[in-house]
Amino acid sequence: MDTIQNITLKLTEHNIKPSLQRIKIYEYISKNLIHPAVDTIYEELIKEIPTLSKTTVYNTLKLFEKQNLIRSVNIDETEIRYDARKDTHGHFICTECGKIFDFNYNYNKIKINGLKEFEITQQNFNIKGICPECKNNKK
Amino acid sequence: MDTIQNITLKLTEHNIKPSLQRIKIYEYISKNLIHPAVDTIYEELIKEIPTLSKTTVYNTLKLFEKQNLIRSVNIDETEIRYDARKDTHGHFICTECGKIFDFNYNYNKIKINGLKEFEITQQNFNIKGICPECKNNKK
DNA sequence: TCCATATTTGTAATAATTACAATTTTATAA
DNA sequence: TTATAAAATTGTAATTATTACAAATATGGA
Repeated sequence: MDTIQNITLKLTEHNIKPSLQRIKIYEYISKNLIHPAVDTIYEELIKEIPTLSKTTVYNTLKLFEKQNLIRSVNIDETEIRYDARKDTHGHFICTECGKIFDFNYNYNKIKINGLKEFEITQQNFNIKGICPECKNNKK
Repeated sequence: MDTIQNITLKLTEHNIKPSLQRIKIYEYISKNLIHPAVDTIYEELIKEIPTLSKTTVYNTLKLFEKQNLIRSVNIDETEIRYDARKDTHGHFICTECGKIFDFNYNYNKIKINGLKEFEITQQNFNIKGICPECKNNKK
């Protein structure tokens, strides 16, 4: 469970000082696995922290990503989305409703040609298309 | 070869009327497989077409993508890149030098869980890391 | 040639992100 | 406890990619 205590510990483990803002931002991302954009996070948290600045959200997310606590998902052309899931998985975005779905894939089975000697630090597997629900609505 | 005649034909096949601007923009992307951004394309072509407008470049690339002639690559956080290659391949971006490298992968061999009933129209497999050259320079 | 339509152009607007300086908070040592 | 330095947060202004839109230009058919 992601209790406040656990979040504090997790931040500390990643060399991030656990301020209220940081705890709340991480809590939101880890409890809402909807790959939120900066603005979504900001709009939700301003309700709890009325003095919150959007710059803080930007700074904090950058810090989290640098410290390898979260990852950014650039599946949306207009804004960066964030994800607290750290295991290897891809993202499907529905071009009708805009919803993002996670999918699992087996990275080891992919035969990648042309990447010998390349050091991999991050991977994004993004697929676009139409989700089952929107497909049904179209009929 | 991508002669002007071939480009004209290719545009026509994709239901795109071959204007000078369109031909030149497609020629640039297909001859320079560097995944150029809008600005790069514009800066190069303004030399040949002094009246060229950046809006035209934007409009044209959007049209090309809609007509399935090229694909967009959202590997760069700040700007959209474009690619004339249509076969399945992924992109590796070096976080040191910013260069983008193509790699091949076998999509059919990937075991994807959670995408039954999803209609796939586009896929982007992006990997970030350090290229061999930059790795050597760091030592 | 004339006219309708498509394309291109230029400018202004929009929106995500960053820069930066001021303010506030936190941690520490006297 | 108090003074002080460092870190974090905030708010505003600047930057930049992209889009909206209307005017100008080019194209093709009657």
